[in-house]
Amino acid sequence: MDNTLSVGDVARRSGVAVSTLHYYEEKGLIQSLRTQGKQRRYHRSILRRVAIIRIAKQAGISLRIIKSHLEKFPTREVSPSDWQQMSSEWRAMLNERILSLTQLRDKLDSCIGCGCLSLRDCPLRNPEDKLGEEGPGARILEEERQS
Amino acid sequence: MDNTLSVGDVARRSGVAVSTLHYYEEKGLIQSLRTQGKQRRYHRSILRRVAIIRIAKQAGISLRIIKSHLEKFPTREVSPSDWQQMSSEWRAMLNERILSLTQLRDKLDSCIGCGCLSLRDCPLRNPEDKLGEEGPGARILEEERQS
DNA sequence: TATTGACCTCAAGTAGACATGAGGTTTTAG
DNA sequence: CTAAAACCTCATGTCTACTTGAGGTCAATA
Repeated sequence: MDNTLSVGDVARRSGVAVSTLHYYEEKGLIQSLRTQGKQRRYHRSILRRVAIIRIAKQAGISLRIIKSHLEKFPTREVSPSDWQQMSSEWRAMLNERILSLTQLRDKLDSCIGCGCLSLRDCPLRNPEDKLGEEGPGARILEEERQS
Repeated sequence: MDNTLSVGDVARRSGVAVSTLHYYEEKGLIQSLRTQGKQRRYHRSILRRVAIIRIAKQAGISLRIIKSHLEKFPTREVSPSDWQQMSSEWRAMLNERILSLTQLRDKLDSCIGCGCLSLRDCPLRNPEDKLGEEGPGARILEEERQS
């Protein structure tokens, strides 16, 4: 009980499996100290770190991305400017995803009784068959490409 | 040019690879008609469907989930009540994710100059070492489990 | 001190989401 | 009509994010 946590402790308290913690360590998302017998010991701050990883993952962010952001999150020392930068990057990415989801949700909301997303060229709402003209307003989603 | 689209057309216009379209079809997310020669032909509405899939995926929603929602989205006939149900389910899930991301973002914002997420038990802001007491307010994230 | 439960490493397996390639068929443009 | 481009199926490969298992070590407690 020297104020550190074993893998088992962290697993129980964070809700992730021991194997997952090993994996995260291998991938560089978390770190551990070791006892003489090579067993992992963690600082309590690991719990927050794991919580962040879980939330971000659940939000669909890959471990690679999470790692790249967490790397600017050292366990001990951190400069305010480091923090500022990291924080704003996370924010930007999160905002982008939030926006994307919100748009999707609203897009879905905007269709009233058919299976299409546009009132414009929906076969149900367009019984005279005015399709095939590729008018504007129908491609908002299609052209939403990204790098 | 009989008003249908080939896989290549769909690939070009939707921005996903042909192999991906094959895969989506195999997994039941999209359907196709076939020519005598067994080649796929799609109705134009495929473009929206694929757009939805892409957006949802980008938002971190699995194909399994997307499929389960799209299944209530038949190409031709759809009842208003079907739509209502699907729409509200998507909404609920999207709202959940949006909330999750927003919380994560705000959590990150709430820390000022250290690597922890809580002002409460941050080693930098808590130099007198009042740790190890497991007081309330420090476990919001940790206890955020779910099925 | 002995033993049992927790840990360790390393290799291999799994599931989701595609990409690639082989070998062959269909379409379409000249 | 013919040749190239586009398709087809089916098998296999890849990457991510883990899980499982074998074989062995550590540590806490009775």
